[in-house]
Amino acid sequence: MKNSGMDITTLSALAETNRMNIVQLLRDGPLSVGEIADRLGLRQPQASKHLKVLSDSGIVEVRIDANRRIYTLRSEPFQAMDIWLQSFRHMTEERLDNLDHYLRELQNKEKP
Amino acid sequence: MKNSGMDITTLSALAETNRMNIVQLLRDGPLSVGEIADRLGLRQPQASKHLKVLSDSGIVEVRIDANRRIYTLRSEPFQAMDIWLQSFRHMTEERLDNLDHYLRELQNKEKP
DNA sequence: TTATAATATTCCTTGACGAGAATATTCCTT
DNA sequence: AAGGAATATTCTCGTCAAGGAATATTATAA
Repeated sequence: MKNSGMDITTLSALAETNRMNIVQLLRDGPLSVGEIADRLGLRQPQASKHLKVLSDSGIVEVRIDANRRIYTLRSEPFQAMDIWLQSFRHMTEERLDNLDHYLRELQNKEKP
Repeated sequence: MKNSGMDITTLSALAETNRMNIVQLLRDGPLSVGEIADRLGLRQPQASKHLKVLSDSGIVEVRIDANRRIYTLRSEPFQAMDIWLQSFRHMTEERLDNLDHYLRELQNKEKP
């Protein structure tokens, strides 16, 4: 359900409090649905639903262990986010490329 | 509208195609509303609305230049995402901590 | 095989969000 | 001051996602 490169579904999956909490929880290791629901004060159906969203977006993978389903974080989406973020790193260099912006705005003003 | 630390509003602001496109556009430098709308094939009102969302979440800041409003990417949210992502880096080390998981699952099985 | 634990799924209702169209606002220009 | 350009705001409508409650599914254990 995921190739490489940042997908918007990754972001929208994480852009919900409960799912974000689940992800933070799973940082420390795999957990079953029941454990997740317990620790986050969720009802089991809601936990399952959120886990499905996370699973569909490739953030999480499931392993069947008897009655339980053990959910684990996948690393790929986070690596993809990381790579994507690299294209924004130059911003930290606080405008050493001011010339570019200056020229750009000149163009805008000359447009009409 | 933003302190430090990853905020979920950052993610939900980015989790929309048009806003993501705007952000990608602004990577190359500040732009006015009209420019953004033109290049992305958006109508001006929609562009303004999306820019408001981005602005409210602190992803973007605005500078008034005569009739125009020039929107610029802010670096803080991306730095925050970056820091947040660091807590997931250990995943890349593909399970050298398997012992931890093993013990954890043992505990789960002994629970009932 | 039946009862039970763990999890998934469905149905329903409600609230949020995005697009479209129209209008309001602000500022420049003449 | 008036007209026009650039941008923001409002309203409505349709869609979609989330929570709640009930139920279905699957697998274990007795």
